[in-house]
Amino acid sequence: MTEIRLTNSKTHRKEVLQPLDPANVRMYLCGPTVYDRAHLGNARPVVVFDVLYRLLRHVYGPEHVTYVRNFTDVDDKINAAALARKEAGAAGTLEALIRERTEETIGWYHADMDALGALRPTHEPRATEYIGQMVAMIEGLIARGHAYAAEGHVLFDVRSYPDYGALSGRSVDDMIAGARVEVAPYKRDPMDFVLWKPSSDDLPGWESPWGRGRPGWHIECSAMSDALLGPSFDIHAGGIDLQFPHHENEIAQSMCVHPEAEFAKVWMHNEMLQVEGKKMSKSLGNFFTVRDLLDKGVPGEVIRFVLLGTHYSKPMDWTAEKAEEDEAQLRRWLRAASNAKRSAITDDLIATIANDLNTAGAREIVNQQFQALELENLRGSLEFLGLMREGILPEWADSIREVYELNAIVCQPRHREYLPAILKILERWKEHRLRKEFRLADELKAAALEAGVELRVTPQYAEADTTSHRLNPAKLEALK
RNA sequence: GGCGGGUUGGCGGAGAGGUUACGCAGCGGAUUGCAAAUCCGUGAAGACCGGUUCGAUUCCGGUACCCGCCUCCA
Repeated sequence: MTEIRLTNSKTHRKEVLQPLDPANVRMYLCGPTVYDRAHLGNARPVVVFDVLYRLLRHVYGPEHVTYVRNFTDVDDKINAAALARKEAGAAGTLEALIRERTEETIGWYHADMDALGALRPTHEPRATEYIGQMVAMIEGLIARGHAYAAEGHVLFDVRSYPDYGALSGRSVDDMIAGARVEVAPYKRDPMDFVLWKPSSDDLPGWESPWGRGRPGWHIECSAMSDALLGPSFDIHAGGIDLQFPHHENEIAQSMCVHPEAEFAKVWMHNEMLQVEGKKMSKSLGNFFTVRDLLDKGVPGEVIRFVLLGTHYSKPMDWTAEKAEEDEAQLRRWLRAASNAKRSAITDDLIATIANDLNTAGAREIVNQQFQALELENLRGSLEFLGLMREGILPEWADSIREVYELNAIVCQPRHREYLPAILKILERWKEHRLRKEFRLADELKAAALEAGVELRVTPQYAEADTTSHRLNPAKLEALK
């Protein structure tokens, strides 16, 4: 059996994965808070850990892996978004608007992540469907002396859990010295965090032993992983920014409710994504969603390919140049692979991925398969990596070739309607060349390239090719 | 201030204690009116300072710089 080695953030070491139960390998990924479209940074853990999911399914069998990724659909930002819509005159109760908003966002999320080739997890629980379990967990924490109620809130008592801070390498005292903690009169310790908080009448709330209220941020992941994976499971993953406080607090909650369990054996964290060398932020103006990229014409497979180009443990930089380069390379691979009748998965590909998800290294293996024209292996690799589905060439990578006497046009199938326009330009270019008006010919060629059409000659034909460039219909029209 | 990550050739980006990463770009050649594509060939690296070692870009320590987290942002 393939040995999978993963870097465990808990121990800072690469460890051999030894599942608690090989017949049911269990992983949990912190999912989105559903108040808005997923941005590109949200996509990195989804794609990276989708590769892990695929690897586990390959090694242990698809029916022996359980993958849980939650939707956090109770949150102040969701409330704020719904409230803003209500104030803007939207009809319906606030509760209905919230439901509408979260439903809509989950739909977007699925569409966007599907486009990136991410498999749907086994379970996608919504926090609002696990309020009962959260309340029960909080009651358990109070009963065991790890939490206390105060002024309608319930707080976790960090001093009651000696290992608090172990995952992120902090001590409670150090963090208080940093002094960037919310001080509230009802807290016993400034680091104590909220498990339950009261809701006013105009906010979503649930009845509880502490009055009408709603859960704190971290408890939902503890409750849902417990309900769906049990008190001990194999892998818990997420972005490095969640390591503290979110994951630290999850550990505290879960370990204190189930002292006999070990919660997650392996913790995995992906490093952050940057855009053109800078942190992605709305204020810098380099903030964009997955949908923005897709709408701009960057294929989902290409986004995925770029994300897999850097090891998950390193900061990764998204640049437009990288996306273009990778699109050209992936197109060549896909076209070659689409000629394969079958797919085969090679051991060296699996071994490379099994080595702490070395997806960048896997790209080299795929490139070797491409160079050696091992088409079945190439197709198998691309399918395994989620870059191709059943050997089918995606439309963006496809091309048709139309021949008109001595002219040939190569373009994507969806650009068929522009064939007459392209042919006109091609003929004009040929005319210039026959008359040896090379300056005019070169000018036209440059302008055509601007419009996304490349002109060239082959031994048989004068050719126009639009497949390596983004066709710009407006500029094309202007050239006619 | 505390904690964590990074630093490889023009750019992107891996593995391995000693043998070519690879891709893109570049350069030379074939080809072309010029190009493009393709094919053949080719130069180029390991932030800095120490240590371990027969030998380190790879292990250890330190320095510098960059980035992130400590503010319910993956």
